[in-house]
Amino acid sequence: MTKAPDLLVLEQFLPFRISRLSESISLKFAQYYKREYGMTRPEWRALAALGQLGTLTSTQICQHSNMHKTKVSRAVQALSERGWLKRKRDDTDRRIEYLQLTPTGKKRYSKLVGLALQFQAELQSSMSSSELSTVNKALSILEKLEIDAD
Amino acid sequence: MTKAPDLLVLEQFLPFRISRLSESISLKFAQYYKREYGMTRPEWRALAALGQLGTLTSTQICQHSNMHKTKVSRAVQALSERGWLKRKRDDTDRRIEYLQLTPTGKKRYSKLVGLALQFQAELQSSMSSSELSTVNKALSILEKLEIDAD
DNA sequence: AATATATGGTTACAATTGTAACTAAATTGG
DNA sequence: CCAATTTAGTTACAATTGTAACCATATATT
Repeated sequence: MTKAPDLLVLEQFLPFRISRLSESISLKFAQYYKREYGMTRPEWRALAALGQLGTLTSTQICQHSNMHKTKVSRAVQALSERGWLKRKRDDTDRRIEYLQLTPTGKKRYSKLVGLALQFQAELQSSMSSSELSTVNKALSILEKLEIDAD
Repeated sequence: MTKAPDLLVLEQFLPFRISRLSESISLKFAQYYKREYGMTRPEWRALAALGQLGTLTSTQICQHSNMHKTKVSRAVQALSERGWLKRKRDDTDRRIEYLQLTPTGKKRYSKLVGLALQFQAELQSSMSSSELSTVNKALSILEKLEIDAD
């Protein structure tokens, strides 16, 4: 009569550990752009993707950031209303819309990049360089798992 | 005239990487308990904390799981309505309520622990043992950072 | 002891989110 | 060429969430 293990030590359970970490880190960083610009997280993520990658469609932002398409749709709308991005229809396939930051959007982006790098520097200042390298290695390993929501 | 870096590579930005990972892992695992019991994430987390640690107050669940107190309050209420936990007031300090799983709650917990361990095993099966050790080391490093929402 | 402050927990309300249904355009298959 | 299916993106609606206000009780200050 074998007894199944009936206890889960949360402190050792990967999904728990990651989501607890993610929530505290994201919440902390959100204070930066929220205080500065009253932006939401999806808005910041869309801005960051466009700032880094140039021209993207909403679908591409979804894939890149792992965000639900309605979230992206709303974020893009908000950024567009602020005048931070402009939309441009594809001439051949008129379902597709290319998104691109405006000069104003680029300015905001640069400002926020400053905050982001500052935040990251603060995080890293509490780690030795070998710790940092372990962290980066681990993230790469986990990213390779390619977890899909089916 | 120094030029500030005005680009952020998201793929190298810690908060982005962690939250993208966390969201896909949590979403994937959520399918397990959602399909099985129609539970929400806060409910699963509260159940898991009580199953592992025995008797806890709502505040302790908040601290342990890094969840907002209204989330916990609602999750506890839902679990209580299902008859999975019972509440007991402290005799000395009547603000405090001790929460504990009922026999039914414990049964559900055991079932879910099985699913959790299976899920974790699936995740780990794609990693070598040295990769796994790197991941665990990294999580410990990040957990030591003690990020608080101020 | 009386008032002020703090703590555990709940709740009302507004904002954010996800699901599903939708529009519009493009592609496929007969 | 036309109906059926797929894809990009939006939107209505319901569920989930966070903020702030709130009870009730306990502790601290005078």
